[in-house]
Amino acid sequence: MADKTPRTDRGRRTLRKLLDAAAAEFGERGFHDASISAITRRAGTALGSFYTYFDSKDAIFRALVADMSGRVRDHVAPAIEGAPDAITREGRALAAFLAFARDHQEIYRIIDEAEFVDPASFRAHYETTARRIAERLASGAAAGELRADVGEVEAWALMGMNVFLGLRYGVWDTSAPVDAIAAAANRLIGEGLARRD
Amino acid sequence: MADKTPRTDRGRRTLRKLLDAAAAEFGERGFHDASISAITRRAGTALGSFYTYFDSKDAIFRALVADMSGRVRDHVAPAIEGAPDAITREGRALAAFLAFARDHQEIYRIIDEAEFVDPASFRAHYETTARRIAERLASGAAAGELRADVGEVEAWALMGMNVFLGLRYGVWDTSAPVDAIAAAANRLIGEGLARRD
Amino acid sequence: MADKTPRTDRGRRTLRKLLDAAAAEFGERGFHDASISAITRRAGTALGSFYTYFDSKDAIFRALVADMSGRVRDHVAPAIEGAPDAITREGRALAAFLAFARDHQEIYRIIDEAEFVDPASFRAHYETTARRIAERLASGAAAGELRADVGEVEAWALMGMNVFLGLRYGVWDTSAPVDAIAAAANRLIGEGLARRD
Amino acid sequence: MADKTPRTDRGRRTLRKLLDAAAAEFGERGFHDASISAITRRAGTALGSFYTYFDSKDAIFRALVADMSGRVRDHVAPAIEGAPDAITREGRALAAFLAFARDHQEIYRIIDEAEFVDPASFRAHYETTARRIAERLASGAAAGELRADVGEVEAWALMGMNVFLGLRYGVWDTSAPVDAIAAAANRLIGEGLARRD
DNA sequence: AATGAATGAGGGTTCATTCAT
DNA sequence: TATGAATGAACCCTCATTCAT
Repeated sequence: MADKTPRTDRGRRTLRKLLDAAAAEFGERGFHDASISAITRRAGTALGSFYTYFDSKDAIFRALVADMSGRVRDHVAPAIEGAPDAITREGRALAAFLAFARDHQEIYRIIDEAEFVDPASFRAHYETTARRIAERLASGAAAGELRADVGEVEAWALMGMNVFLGLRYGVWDTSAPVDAIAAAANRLIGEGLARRD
Repeated sequence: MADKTPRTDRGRRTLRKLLDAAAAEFGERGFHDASISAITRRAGTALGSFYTYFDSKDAIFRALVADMSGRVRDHVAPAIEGAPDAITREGRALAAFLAFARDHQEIYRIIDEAEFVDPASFRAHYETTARRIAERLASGAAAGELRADVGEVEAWALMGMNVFLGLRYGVWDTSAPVDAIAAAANRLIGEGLARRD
Repeated sequence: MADKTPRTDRGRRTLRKLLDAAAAEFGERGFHDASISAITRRAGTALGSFYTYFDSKDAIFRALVADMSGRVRDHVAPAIEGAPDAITREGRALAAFLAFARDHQEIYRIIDEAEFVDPASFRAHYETTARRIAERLASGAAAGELRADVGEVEAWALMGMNVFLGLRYGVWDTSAPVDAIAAAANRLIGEGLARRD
Repeated sequence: MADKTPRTDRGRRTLRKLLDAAAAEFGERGFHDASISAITRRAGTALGSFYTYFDSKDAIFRALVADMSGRVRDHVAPAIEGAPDAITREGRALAAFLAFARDHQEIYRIIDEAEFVDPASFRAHYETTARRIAERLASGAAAGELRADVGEVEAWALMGMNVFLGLRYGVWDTSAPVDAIAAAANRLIGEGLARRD
């Protein structure tokens, strides 16, 4: 319908304030317990102003999921540039993700809740992430560093590892050093768990 | 608080009907869109009967998470009995879990939503599951089949793999054969992704 | 409809337990916050048994108002027998009522709430009480102890005094000695408040 | 807690409509049988608008008790200004109160029901009123018109008289002329009931 | 008579969204 | 654009009463 893109600077500022307030509110309370009026209260704007920038509660949540998804990517990407090999690259990806989760604990509540609020965003986030991992693995295989048969299954497996290690050591308990976690995961990815004589 | 345990057979039957109806309703609609009246409609009881057995919508959800958690365990346990070695055992656990997820797709919506509805249940479910995996790994290490340093990190990593493979291949797309997935995961767990000679 | 009078001794005991439990429950919680199930729980009977003895929640409340009304009367009546004169008689009536209120604080919550639950009982209670007072005053006038023109207005005025002094000094604050209150009231009734030379 | 004070004129008008509607509804039906939706229907506002101005059904009731209490005071105060002496002053207070009760019969249902809905308001109303009467009596004593020992007991006694005469002759039966009632009460207050040769 | 499960109407409250200024 | 009042659908929960055993 209406074009919600702000035309003025003041508008852009208001939009930004709303997004930040929403991230905090959804992160603290979850989607259903969060209220538009609490978001505008945090943002310091009038309730009605919300609808100048978003069509609905769902719409701002969707925008937030995309935003968060992009921020993880933007945080991980530089961390894995120039990794010496494919295995090390995945270890660095995990370490970067863990660090991000520690700084933005709301990411879990927001992305996980998308499963219920906006399943399409949820699925898109994980399918995109998995594709990115699969591409890295493929290029590792092409470089002869990984087995030639690595594919989608391995990508999803790695993603699952990352997500759960992020929850366990990035959100629930942040006392363990990130590097120790990453090193253990790295060895699992690289050589597996079986004992080698 | 109040003792909601049925004293008669009729009561026990009603309680069971309510739990089954709730599993279906929460699975299809999610916690917030599910309504007590829809649950009792499915169960074929009066609205008020719900409160004879549960104190609140939250209470039945909590009961359901515990129930689901127990059912996964009960389904996986026999499948891994008598596995020839620790690596195979984990492959079979994954295969059994995938099969369970295909038959009970509501498990994801219910357990995942616990993160928001009842965080304590959510955390309890995953911590219990991780502990179980860690114990299996430890016994594999004791048997000399696994590296001696496997521990909590590896358990959470395996759990994450299982959960995401279950989502991808057990719920979202069930066309791939379970065994192929399990085999790939098995190789990852056993020997890692690095190319060997 | 059904005859609710108990035929057996066991029945009579149950009925008594229900009435006592109801007095306590209505007194503590008020009519609307009291629940039948709480009454039966106090009485130690099953919920369903309530309806063996009373047709409804209103019915037991009505029974209780009548009971209370009768108990006040039965407590006051002997106290005023043989009073030397009409003024003293009213003073003793007040003192007896105050003492009763101190021992049965629930009387206010029960009789006052009848104004809302069962206006007919409420009105009946006060009209009966006023008539009783009016008769005492009339006999005092006939005996030449009181002015000849005392009538209904004076009876209602005395009743109002008693009720409010009972609330103030019988329920809300029981530290003042009953006799002092009664003496002050007595003097007001007897000779008024105006200063006499 | 939350600031429910209207910021606009439109808001102030809505608030007033709600209060008036609530007075009528509570007066006719009593607190428990009154419903918020009936109040908003009377007020001609949407159901939700109620919660723009009041936090709960209890809150508007509490507001109403304070309002009523203030209106009685504001109606009686001018009527007793310039009374020639303390006894006459009390007679006029009663007459003014009787007249007010005839015009605002809902006052009894509202204030009496506060005993159950909001005991603090109930007690506050009567303690305030009694204090006001006690002060008038004290000033009458200081002026040498009343006995020097009049105090709290007499104030509560007079208040009880007024309340019950107001109920009997202001609400239940309005056929008797106000002045006749007041005159009789006046004589009781002034000189008591004992016969004077 | 006693028991306790079953029934369902009813109402308070929330809050996303719309509207008037 | 901004403001904040207005709207009303939706739903959880209570509990008096009935019923089957």
